[in-house]
Amino acid sequence: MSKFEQQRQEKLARAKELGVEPYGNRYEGTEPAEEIKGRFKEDDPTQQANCAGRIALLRDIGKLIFITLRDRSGTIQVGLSKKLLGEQWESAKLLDLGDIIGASGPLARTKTGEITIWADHLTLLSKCLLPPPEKFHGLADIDQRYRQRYVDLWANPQVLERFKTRSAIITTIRNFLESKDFLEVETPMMQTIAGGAAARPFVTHHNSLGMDLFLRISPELFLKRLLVGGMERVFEINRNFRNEGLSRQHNPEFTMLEVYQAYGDYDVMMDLTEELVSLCVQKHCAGTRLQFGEFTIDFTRPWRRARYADLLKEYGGCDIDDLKAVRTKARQLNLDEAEMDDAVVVNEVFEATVEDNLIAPTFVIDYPAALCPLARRKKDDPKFASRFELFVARMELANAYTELNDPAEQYENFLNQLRGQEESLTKMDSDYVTALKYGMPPAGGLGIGIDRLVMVLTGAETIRDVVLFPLLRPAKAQG
RNA sequence: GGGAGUGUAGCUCAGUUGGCAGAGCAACGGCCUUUUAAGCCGUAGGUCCUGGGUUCGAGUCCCAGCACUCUCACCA
Repeated sequence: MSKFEQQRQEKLARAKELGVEPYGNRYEGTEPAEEIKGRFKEDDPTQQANCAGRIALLRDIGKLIFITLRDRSGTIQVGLSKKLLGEQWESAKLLDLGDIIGASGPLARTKTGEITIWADHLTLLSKCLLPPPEKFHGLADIDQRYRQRYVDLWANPQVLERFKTRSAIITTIRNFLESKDFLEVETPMMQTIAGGAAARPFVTHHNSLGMDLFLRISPELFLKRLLVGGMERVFEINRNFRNEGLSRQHNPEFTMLEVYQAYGDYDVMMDLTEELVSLCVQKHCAGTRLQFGEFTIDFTRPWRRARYADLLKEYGGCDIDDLKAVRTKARQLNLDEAEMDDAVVVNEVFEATVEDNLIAPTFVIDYPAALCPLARRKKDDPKFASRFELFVARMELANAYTELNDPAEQYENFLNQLRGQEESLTKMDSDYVTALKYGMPPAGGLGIGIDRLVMVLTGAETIRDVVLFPLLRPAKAQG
């Protein structure tokens, strides 16, 4: 036990001797700190208030103690005096930074104008036994911030603020979709075939069934089964898991919104996406121009819609049909193009030349069909699929298409996909093909990466700042 | 996995050319009834990430390892 902890244990023992119960029970009748300040009336000397929270700052000036109490809403000052507290004064002198207390009493301004609860009753609700972070700089060590998010959240108020916004954004999304008659559902996260995306899955094992299972990389194929079943408008907001490297934009588990609308197509989903994200910007951001790192992103509608092939020409300088030119460009970019399929080379060049230029919200539309095994080809130009991705600040924020509902074509696409697979992690999802044979209504489908959306809307440049407990290596064994 | 950077008191950070280990905050003791990162006086607090090496002498230089950050790769 550290010296610091010992000192606080001793204080706790002294408080117990004074009859203080250091770990309190239910504490009722409180109001959020900011609401108390909001309802304060200047000319009413009879006001009372009761607030619970953590001691963020403490100024002991002898026979008076001023405390900055922090709760979920913000802060309020609590004033302690020997005169008002009486018998409790002695135990009040034992309070430390970080303790959780409840304080009630008259509400009044101090000489310097701070609205203050002058406590005539004080309750210790939980003793803080470990040293709190530095009160001005907060907790800065990045590793410790993520490992001990419970400290980060109260030591750095803007962290709590950001996660409150994340929660509010998700509520906005739910309300928006429910208002449009979409039904929220939950589909399996443990799957026998990890389909719906091109990514390596995590493998786990079911003991009594004696079989391996995959954590899902996407809910897509299950949600579309629901379209077959007659759930014409569904959505799911939940975790996907992909076994890949970590980066500023990638956490192995991440939250995805997927939406399916029967009788729609990708144009419908494009409008839906623009409407939904704009609503989030309007409700949760200061304006339509947001700062994100070095970029200022303008969300003013309508957003740019540009064809994949046109962007390739604009930024990559080559014609999508001129494969020689594309491969030449690939070599210029130091891409190892010799072993790649045509479609893959095209996409590598696209990623290397185009994506860094997509700062303002941009719908990239009509992807090469070979890259889209679950999307419907365009009738007038079958080399391309009715698919779009939304890019903001160089990040892929959304992915959507007109769903392929032809079982024969879907079966062919699955076969082609399997052909390229060396690791046989992906299997033919023949049940999904069976489902399509029963008939799936034509539909538009959409996926939005919630973490990335929250990043953009709250100005967080790393996904770890919008995930409460991002994946880390386990800490070394230690208290 | 490759490259670059960081690691010093509970926290935030200095530390010169290789020459006694430092500050602010927090803590402990004292003074203070209107403070706002309260103030003033005093005290205590260190495996300088770990292990080797060079040197009379290493927080500082060299080698190896560990952790974290950034970046590239894997990955839509």
